[in-house]
Amino acid sequence: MNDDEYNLEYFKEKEIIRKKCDNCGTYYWTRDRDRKTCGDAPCDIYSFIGEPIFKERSVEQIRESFFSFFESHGHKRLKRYPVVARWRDDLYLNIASISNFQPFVTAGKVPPPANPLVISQPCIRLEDLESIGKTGRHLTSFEMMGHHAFNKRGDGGDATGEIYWKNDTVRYCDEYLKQLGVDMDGVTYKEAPWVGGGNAGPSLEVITSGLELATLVFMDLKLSPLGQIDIKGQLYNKMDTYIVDTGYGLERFVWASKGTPTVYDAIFPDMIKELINAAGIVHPLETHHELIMQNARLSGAMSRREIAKRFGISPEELKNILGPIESVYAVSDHTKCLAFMLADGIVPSNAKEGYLARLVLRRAFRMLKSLDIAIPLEELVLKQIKTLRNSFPELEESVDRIVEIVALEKSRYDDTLLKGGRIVKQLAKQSKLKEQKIRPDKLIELYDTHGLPPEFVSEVASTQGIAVDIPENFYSLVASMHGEEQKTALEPVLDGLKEKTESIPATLKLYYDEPSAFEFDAVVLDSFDEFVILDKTLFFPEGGGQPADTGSLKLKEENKTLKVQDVQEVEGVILHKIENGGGITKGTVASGHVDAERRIAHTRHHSATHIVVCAARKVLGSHVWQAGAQKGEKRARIDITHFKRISDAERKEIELLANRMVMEDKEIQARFEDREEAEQKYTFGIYQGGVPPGKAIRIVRIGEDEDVQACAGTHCTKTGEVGPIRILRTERIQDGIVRIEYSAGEAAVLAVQSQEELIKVAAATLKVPPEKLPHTVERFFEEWKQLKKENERLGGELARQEPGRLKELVKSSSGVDYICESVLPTVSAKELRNISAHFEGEDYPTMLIGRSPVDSKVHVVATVPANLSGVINAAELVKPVAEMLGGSSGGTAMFAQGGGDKLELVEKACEEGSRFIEEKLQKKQRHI
RNA sequence: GGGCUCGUAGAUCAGUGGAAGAUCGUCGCCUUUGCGAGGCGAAGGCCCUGGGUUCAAAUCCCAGCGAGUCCA
Repeated sequence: MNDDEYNLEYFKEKEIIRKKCDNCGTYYWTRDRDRKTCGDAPCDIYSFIGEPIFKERSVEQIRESFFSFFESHGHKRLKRYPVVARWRDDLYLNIASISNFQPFVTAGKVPPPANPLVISQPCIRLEDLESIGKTGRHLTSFEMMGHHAFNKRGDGGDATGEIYWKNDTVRYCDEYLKQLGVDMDGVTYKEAPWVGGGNAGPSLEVITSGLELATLVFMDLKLSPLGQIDIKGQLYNKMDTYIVDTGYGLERFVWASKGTPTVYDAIFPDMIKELINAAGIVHPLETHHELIMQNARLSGAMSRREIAKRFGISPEELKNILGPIESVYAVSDHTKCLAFMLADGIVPSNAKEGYLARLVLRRAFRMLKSLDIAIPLEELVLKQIKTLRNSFPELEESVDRIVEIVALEKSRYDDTLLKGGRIVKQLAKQSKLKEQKIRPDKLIELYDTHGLPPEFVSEVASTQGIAVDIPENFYSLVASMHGEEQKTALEPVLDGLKEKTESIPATLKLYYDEPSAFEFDAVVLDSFDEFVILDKTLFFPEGGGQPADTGSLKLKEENKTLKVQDVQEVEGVILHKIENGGGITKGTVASGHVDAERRIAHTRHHSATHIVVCAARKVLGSHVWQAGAQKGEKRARIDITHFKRISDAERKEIELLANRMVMEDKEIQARFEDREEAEQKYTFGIYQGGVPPGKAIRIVRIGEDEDVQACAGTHCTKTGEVGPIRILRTERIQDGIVRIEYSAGEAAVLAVQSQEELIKVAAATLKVPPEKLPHTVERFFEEWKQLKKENERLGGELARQEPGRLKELVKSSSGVDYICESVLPTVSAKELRNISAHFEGEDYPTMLIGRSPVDSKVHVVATVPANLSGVINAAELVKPVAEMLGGSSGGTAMFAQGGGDKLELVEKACEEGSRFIEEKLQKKQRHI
């Protein structure tokens, strides 16, 4: 990146000069001519610990001072966005204030809600989860205060659309810091090119006393394969927009104003006090004051090992002193993070953002346990909400749900550990037998498939007297194991069509204005591959889970009818896919005919989807969020976030509420509204089905705004048109997400009828009226079990009698008795074995052959007593017999079985068996 | 979205292609003044469901249902 990017007028004006850090070699700007280092850790230590940079202020005071400073400089104050980035498909959590405006605002496709603006955005970052509590500065949830200006280049690439850019941004920063009372001679501006989320630009890190307080990013580049500017091996190009993206760390300002050893001490003093009391420990600040203060100053600059060395103690000792308080810090942090996550509607799960919530929950459970604190986690989360409620009153709305979710997660985690404990004990026993340790690969397996952290395995194993070596790099080993999985991102076919459709004007969408029309006339604008593009159309393209319309296009002049198979939309242009190719002359007049039945079914199911989601939210709670949907002609389904399975009672309630909404015949209004206004008026809840691009978005409202969603699908005009709604089934497709399948309209009637049919057929078979079905089926099942047992008992009886008959048929050869017979009349393999079992005590060999009663198979079982081992091998005896019968066999020298399917050869097989036995016996006699 | 693991007696689990088991719990008898405990014995299984392979499947393969877990 060009050095010139940082050569600001403002720096010149204030005599701020550029220097190179003696330690790390990066360039920075400073007022202090004698300065040697850039000011950032590890080049400088945290000198503000114990010596605050400015007058003590609370979180609320800093936030308000920031807001009012920028308001007085023409910025509009914005409310926070949710911490779940529902409007993004590339992020689960909101990681920065600029995330709120990506991708559409930053790309210039949607105007910003205000310009310039100021916001304090709660963010969540879990990348450094392991460091939380240890480094003293990492937080999972923090507020990023930012002022943003969205600048647009004029047509000539000039600055006509500029709000402000680098100079004013740095000036604001300087003035704000000065106003707080920061010594400006100690402030450095470090040059640090910024890259992230497909964008890049020069950036300045604002640092004082070793602490980075803010980052001023000048975002003016976007990732592009043919770009001119190379940053870290990636190519970038200038954007049409250039954006001031600043991030001021609210918690860091508070920390700097208090000079406490850690940021946690600065922002969670009450929580820390409560946890320390509950754990029955003392804050090491009281017992090891100097060590704690020094450690805090140095922790940004050196490793723990080095710090321990400096104090002349072992790393273990340092760990013992710091360990408990670090857990206290982490719990303080995690509870706040959870308060935001859960209040903003994340449902813990084993996938997606829900998994991230579970990760934090389980870490918190673990640490509470290690501290021996009995306070339920949900109470601590509620405590956080109480301290946050002045700034974020909305957090209080969902406390009931939060309590339920956290308690439920706790019991699930306990179950996992209980089960895990048993697995580890079992494993430890086995390892003990083999005199082995539990190997690292086994540890990884336990973590990966059973969620057992290595510390837990070690703890349990040690109770069994088994040592466990935990590799230092355990989690990176786990990560590297998963690293091998490769994602093959499939390029959507439609992307290739973008170039071809670019020059074509957007198709006029008739289906919104004329929802009940199915015939139209249009002109062919273009046709290539298998596609036809018209100037206007009634054909609805696939989108939002609603399948494309089908139908036909009639070309009047050529007297030809084309079948429309599929309809897709590419950036406003609608492509009709035609059976057997396109190649239609431009300008041809065509009359379209949409398959009305199919469309009406889709429309009903689409409106039904909104109704069902609305009903589900009423029954299950406000956290219910649509996680996917698919509509069809016969049925539709939605996946929603919920932390439990839907019970039968809940399913019935949802069905009832949905049908009530139908019967009340509410109006369904659909119209395009301004995006910003819609977001403000209806909240982000409108993005259940995804986030559409563009300034104007289509809003679908049911009744008195009972349900409001951004939706591009076709809808009925009144809920009554949807017809009956029938929930067919509910299914838990993964933890935290349940699927509801339902039919609407005629399809619902048909579904009910076919369900009725099932019952009728079943009832008819049993010759009982349908209402007796449950009772009768249960009776039949019981009887069937009894009969099965009876049958087995009788089989045993036979097995007791048949041997008596067989013993009459004993033959003798070379002075040894043997039996080789077929069993009467038919017998199952199991019964044959039972009969055979009666000869186990005898001192002569047997071979029994039986016809199976069910299939046309023959079974053979042979036994050989111990006194003849070495003479006759049962397995060898059965083998030729089974082969003769067209099958094969197996078994041990004393007991073998086999079979085949040549029923007619049973007698011959008996002879073959006898011959084999006699031969062996004769051979034995010769040896004697 | 992807990976891995698991579904066997009321509970917890063994059983990797040839005869469904263990432990706890339940019930009965014995021992004991009684309780606890012990001894002897018994009941209790659609081996998750449906296909397939095989002479033979709890076991192997495929699909489904249910549960757990890790990662993006």
